[in-house]
Amino acid sequence: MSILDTSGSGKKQAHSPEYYRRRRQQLENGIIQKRHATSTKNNIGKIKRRWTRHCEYLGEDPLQFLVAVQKGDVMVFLEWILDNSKIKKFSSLHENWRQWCQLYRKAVGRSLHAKSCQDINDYMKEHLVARYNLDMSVGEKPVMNVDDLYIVLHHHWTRDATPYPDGRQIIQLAFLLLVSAYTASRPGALVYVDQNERTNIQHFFGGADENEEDEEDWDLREDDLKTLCYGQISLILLPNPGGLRDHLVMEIDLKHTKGHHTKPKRKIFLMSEVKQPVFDVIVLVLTMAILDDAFSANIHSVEDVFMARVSPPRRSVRLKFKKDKLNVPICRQPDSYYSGMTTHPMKPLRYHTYLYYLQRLSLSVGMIRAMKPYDLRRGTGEAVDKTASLPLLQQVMGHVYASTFQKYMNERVQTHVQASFLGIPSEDALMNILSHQSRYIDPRAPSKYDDLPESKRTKLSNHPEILKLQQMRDALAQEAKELYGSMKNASGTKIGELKAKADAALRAAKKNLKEATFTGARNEFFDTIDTLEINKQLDPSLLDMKQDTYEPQRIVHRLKERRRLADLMQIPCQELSEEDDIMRRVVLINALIDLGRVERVPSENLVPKKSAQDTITNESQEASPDEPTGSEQGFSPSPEPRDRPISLTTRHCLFCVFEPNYQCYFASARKAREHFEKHLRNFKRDQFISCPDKFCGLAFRGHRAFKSHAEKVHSIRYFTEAQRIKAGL
DNA sequence: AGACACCATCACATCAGTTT
DNA sequence: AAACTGATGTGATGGTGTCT
Repeated sequence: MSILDTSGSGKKQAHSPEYYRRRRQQLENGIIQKRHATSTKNNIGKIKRRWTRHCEYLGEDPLQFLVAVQKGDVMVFLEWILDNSKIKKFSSLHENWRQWCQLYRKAVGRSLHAKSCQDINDYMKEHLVARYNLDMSVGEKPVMNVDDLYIVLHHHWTRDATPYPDGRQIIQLAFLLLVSAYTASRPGALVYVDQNERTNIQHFFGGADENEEDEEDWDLREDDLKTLCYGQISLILLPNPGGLRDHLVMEIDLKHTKGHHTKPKRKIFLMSEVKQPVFDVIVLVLTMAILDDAFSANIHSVEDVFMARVSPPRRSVRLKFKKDKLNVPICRQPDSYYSGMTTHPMKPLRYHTYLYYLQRLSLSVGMIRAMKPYDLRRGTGEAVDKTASLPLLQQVMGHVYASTFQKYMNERVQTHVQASFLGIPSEDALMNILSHQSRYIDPRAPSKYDDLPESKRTKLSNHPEILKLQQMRDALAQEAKELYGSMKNASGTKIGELKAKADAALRAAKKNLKEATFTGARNEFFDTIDTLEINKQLDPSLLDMKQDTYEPQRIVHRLKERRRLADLMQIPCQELSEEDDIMRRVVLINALIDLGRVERVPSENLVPKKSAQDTITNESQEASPDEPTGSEQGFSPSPEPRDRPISLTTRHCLFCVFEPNYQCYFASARKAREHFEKHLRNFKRDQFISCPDKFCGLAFRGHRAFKSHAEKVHSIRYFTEAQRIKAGL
């Protein structure tokens, strides 16, 4: 920075004495408004809506009523909330009250009188709790420790059969799990929490409005996505003289922590390579960076990375990312941006999607409750608590008061009190097992509805309520057909709407019932399994029989990339020689890169369902499981030069055929057409569309011309005679 | 065989509301 | 200041019956 800069960039300007006098006046009368975070604004907006509804009900003007509010009014409001909501916990009521206070302060400009607050608090605690039977308990606080995380990750890589939109999502999920464990961060620091970032509440009551105008500049800045982006991580090489390659470490700079714009506080975490492949984040980061082509140096493969060395006089070398990648989120959202669901090049992964994957995964692991991102945070906190000093723990957790951490503690007392009293060594190992999630894990528990036995599932389809709703819907559909010819014509009419409503009701009822049977079965499993096991062992008639030990069902992934990784991730982490270690890493990362390039992960669940005779054909299946039977029909998008334009069946997509790794073959020509037209939607009416077949090398103006080319040259006949005539082909 | 309308289901997305 | 939950909605996909 030069000296000149200091004068140039500052926005200081001279004001007249008049200005300061006016300003003083303003400040005297106004109130200092807190700059709330977006999520707080949203919260205040919600309470405002409630207040308005309440006032409407009473026939009062919301703002005037708020300004002139008496403590009795607030009490009545709180009661009204309880009458008109599903609140069960005291904490929720309390939160409503706190948020109402924020609203009051914002609109009226001062806080409610302390005495009134006290009274209202008492009223809630003494009265409302009893009357509405509010739950005062605090929920349990599950904690994930290393062993738990290991089980989850191991399952994720080797045994998980849940579908993902593309390969990258699999990598991202593992990355997120590891980073949350290694940084104890809240999920909001890593993924995009929609509601925390976007606010659609324009104004609050009263004079606070004019204060809001300066917000645009920090709310709408596109380049500052509140997610973990490449700019926040740095990969650094540190010299390792005498070794075959240098040390590779990573720093993660977490910016988006709770309250980060009221008191910004950066936290930088160091991560290094580890021996167990499952626990290595750096491997995953390298993979994603290579996939995104993010290095500004000419690094395009793992081998390139491992070849780079620190040479004197440098003491470290940073593997910098390209400028335009710095604001690209590392974990991104699947989206139908191009065709089918694939990871979007820019959109950050949404919290909800992350949570969804996490729940699916943890249920299929066999955990008793689906894990939540906070479980990992608590687990890391606990681990840090054991090894580091209190100030450090506070820094890691981002707590202002050390006491906050107590709220995170598991209800199980984390020390062997009995041992201390008796003066004997504490049974740490036992304690450890007891207080963590893995103790409950049972992979045999049903992980989704389809795992339930047939008998349970058939009950659903002839459940009286479902039948009733079904009849209602069918009757309406019938009526609509008679009146309007078809359902399509009936849409928008009263009957049509009624039918849609009946449809929705049926769907909801079905879903609820499914959910209930599933959780019921799952709970029952975990309730009875202990006793069942013991009884089985004690049963004399079974004693001589060979104890049927649990054989995990072998999972053979259909996707060869997934199969390969399943093997690689399981390689035991013995002491490898340095060369072997490098080799292993290179192989692993390359396998990960291949997985990340897969654009469509086939559903693993379809395989066993196909037929009962699968057992016979199993061997042949295993030999080539990645060739869905008969789907390729001898067609392959060969890279060799052709002597004529490509000719496709009616079930291929002309665009996708040229995409590497994309093997789509549609169930019917109509589906192919729908898909094909989705590509076309990316082009404007008469934009030039160039033919994906390089052989043609032609571009066509407009959809029509392109379609006609596709039909004539590539023999694609997605369109029916009628459609063709209509389109003039 | 294939064109078509209709329907069910999957795999999420969205948003208001509840809890920590 | 967030994290999490639950109800409801939706587009893509695949199946079925009917007509031609």
